[in-house]
Amino acid sequence: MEHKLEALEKNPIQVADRLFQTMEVLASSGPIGLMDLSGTLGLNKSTVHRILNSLIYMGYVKQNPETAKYSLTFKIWDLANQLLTQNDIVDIARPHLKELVAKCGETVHLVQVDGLKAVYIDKVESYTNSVRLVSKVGKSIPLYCSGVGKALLAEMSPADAKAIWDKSEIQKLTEHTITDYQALQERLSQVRKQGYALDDEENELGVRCIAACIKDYKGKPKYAFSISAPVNRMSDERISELAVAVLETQKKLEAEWN
Amino acid sequence: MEHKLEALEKNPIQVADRLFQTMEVLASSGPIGLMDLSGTLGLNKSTVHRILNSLIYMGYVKQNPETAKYSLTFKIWDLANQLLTQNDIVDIARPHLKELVAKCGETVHLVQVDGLKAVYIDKVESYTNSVRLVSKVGKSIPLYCSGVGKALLAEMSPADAKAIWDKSEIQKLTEHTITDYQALQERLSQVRKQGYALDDEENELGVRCIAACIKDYKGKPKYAFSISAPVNRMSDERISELAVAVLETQKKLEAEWN
DNA sequence: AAACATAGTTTCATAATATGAAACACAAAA
DNA sequence: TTTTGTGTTTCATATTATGAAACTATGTTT
Repeated sequence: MEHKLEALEKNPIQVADRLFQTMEVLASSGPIGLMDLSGTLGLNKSTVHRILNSLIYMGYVKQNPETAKYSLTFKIWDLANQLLTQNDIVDIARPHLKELVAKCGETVHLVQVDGLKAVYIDKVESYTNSVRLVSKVGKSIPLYCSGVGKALLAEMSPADAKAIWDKSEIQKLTEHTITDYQALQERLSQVRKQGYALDDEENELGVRCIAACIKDYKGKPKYAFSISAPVNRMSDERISELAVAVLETQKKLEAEWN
Repeated sequence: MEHKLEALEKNPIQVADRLFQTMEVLASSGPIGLMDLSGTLGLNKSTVHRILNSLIYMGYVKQNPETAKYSLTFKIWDLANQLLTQNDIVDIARPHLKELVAKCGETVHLVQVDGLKAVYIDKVESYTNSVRLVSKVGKSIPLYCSGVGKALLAEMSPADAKAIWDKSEIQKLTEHTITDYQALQERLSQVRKQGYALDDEENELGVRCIAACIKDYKGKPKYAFSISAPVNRMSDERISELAVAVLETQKKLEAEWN
């Protein structure tokens, strides 16, 4: 069994591209007319019309009977949600993450490894504080420059971690972002020693995180969670305090999940 | 400009059906092999292989290099999330809903009308109580048998409300579900008098809700929000208390949104 | 080791499908 | 009225997707 290595140079199904491009445009534009769509897609209006009817037929698009404009329905959410419910970690982790939020009053995230990134699969927000962190279930964050990412990288085999680093587009997102592999490795060994990882405004200025990963029964890092808060609430002392709670939660999660 | 009224009897693009069916199977099955997929879809394996490669090309599917199994990536979430960020109500409502949760300690939902249903577009959970309500952003609930639904129906034109009732598949979900149009109308006029709607275990046994709708500047009901809780925490007295907070929140939201 | 079985992958002649120019229908604007 | 700008429908044609069959790699049985 040999599995393809090189990427395809063109989509083997032309309409597929057109279908999804149409959905993507609809997602970002909101209700839009046929001509506009045809223009932005660079396709003949008949073609777009047919594509839209196909999407309507399947329930992913609707047309406003008054304005004749087209827009997406909420059906993609079914797909998206199913993707999450597949994995039972969300349900298992929930109560523990809530407990963590209740204890520390800060927002907690749960992520899953997905290639070079960590995808947010759950989020428990504290409603007692008013600072809004821009994060959403389904969004992703690079592994090399996030707390959860480093928690995960630290527990991977050195080869895997190196491979991810090499494939990642290393960008200096803030002045604190690590852009040197040597430096990262030092941090990772520190993470292994401490059991938790930190994000010191490496991804976004003004935000510090403390994170820990969740390994499966084989010892492979699969998920991670973090507490994020603005720097003014994240002094080094506070981090030492939170670290205790984080390690406790990690222990419980790994025990219950496996 | 005449807009199509009758539904198409078949998909004008055959592959479209196949593409999305493939995604739906992948969503519910999790990682799956080519032969299994080919079997469940009833398609030739070459065809499925091509479809999968197309989806991989676009980034919606990935193949595990070790097991050769196919599964969805998290890319559909980009589409799904964009659908929400289009509408600024979520961001506007957030702080007010959080305040409401902080005040009453129960889970609060925000919904949007979508045809015959109300779709959850946001949710603020209370982490102090441990009862889990099964609801998720992106899921939907029929208008005729939910608190938010009745809050919305009450503010629609009688014709619109009737049309939705007629098109809905009325089912007795619990012993309290309203299945008679006359009865619904009486409830709706009560809702209009009080300014808020109730769901008295009409959708799910053991759960009561109090809800109010948010109208746009034209007076059209667009969104609604609700407080849900198990019956034992939702006595009639408690509801009277919560009603005050709900009406207050409604007022603020309508003022800020328009 | 050899033969077999079972996965995924690739090829290619052919049938089936998507394409888009053009005609059409309707509404609003000139 | 005429014109302009929508969305809709049609249809000959080129293009595209199709799936049977051949192929390859891996694991299993003889």
